[in-house]
Amino acid sequence: MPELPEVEVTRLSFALEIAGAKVISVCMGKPLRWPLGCLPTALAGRSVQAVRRRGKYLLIDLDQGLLLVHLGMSGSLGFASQLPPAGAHDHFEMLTTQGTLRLTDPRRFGAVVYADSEDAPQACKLLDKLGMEPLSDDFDIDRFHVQLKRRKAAIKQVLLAGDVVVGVGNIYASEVLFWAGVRPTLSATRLSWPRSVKLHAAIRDVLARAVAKGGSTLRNFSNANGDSGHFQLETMVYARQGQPCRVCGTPIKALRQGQRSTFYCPLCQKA
DNA sequence: AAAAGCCCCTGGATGC
DNA sequence: TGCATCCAGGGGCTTT
Repeated sequence: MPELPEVEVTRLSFALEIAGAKVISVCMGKPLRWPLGCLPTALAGRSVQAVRRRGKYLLIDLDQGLLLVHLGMSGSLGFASQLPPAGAHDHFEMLTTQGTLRLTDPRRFGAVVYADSEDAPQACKLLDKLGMEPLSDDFDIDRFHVQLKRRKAAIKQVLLAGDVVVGVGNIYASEVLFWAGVRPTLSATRLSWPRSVKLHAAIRDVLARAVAKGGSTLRNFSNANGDSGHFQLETMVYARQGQPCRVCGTPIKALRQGQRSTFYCPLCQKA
């Protein structure tokens, strides 16, 4: 579930509440994607300073070191002074003086990794090759266009790869390409300057609107307060194959690219 | 260097 | 009801 908007919505839903909290204890459930990288007891006594986001990673800054949290495909966080008893899918829990932070992740593609600093190898390994942040000033149109020109793969795959621009996952890739009027199979290198400009704008616009709507809840995404998102109600193409395009009425088509499903309107996205 | 496949894991939906 | 198959928001690793 979690693409950039869901991760950002999650961040916003507990960042202020956890700031200043002191860690009491940490416990881990079943193994996640990677080991924590330190003894859970080593974190006790540290204080949480801020929660930031880089791509689909949440960075929880401690007074010493930081935790990198990734929600994978099925993860969600909860933060409250009183959480329900831990279930079979709760694999990380951090008790603090201001509440308990819990990662629930049935598929366990998610991760919680400790690093001494953002420059430490554990962090670099995850963050170094990430592309531009689409909602920040860092997202430069010229650079975006130049980087697309260097890629021959289909534009949708390039967006998903995350090394040009981060945060666009499978739902938003289809949505963004719809708004830009670009066919998902088009080789990235063939995007003209005006179309790159349009795509750049569509990425910012769609992601920002999705954040404003609390993200998309397809199965069970919720923010750290348990609220669902609503952006799934206004998708133009995602999971709408066979249904009429909301703009021109043409039936939406589906195809597979790199074992992921893609949706587009054959008329609105002519090439 | 870039692209394509495979794989991690669990659960829900669908089909026989 | 039971079982097999396919699919799902991600992304790292290995192979071409």
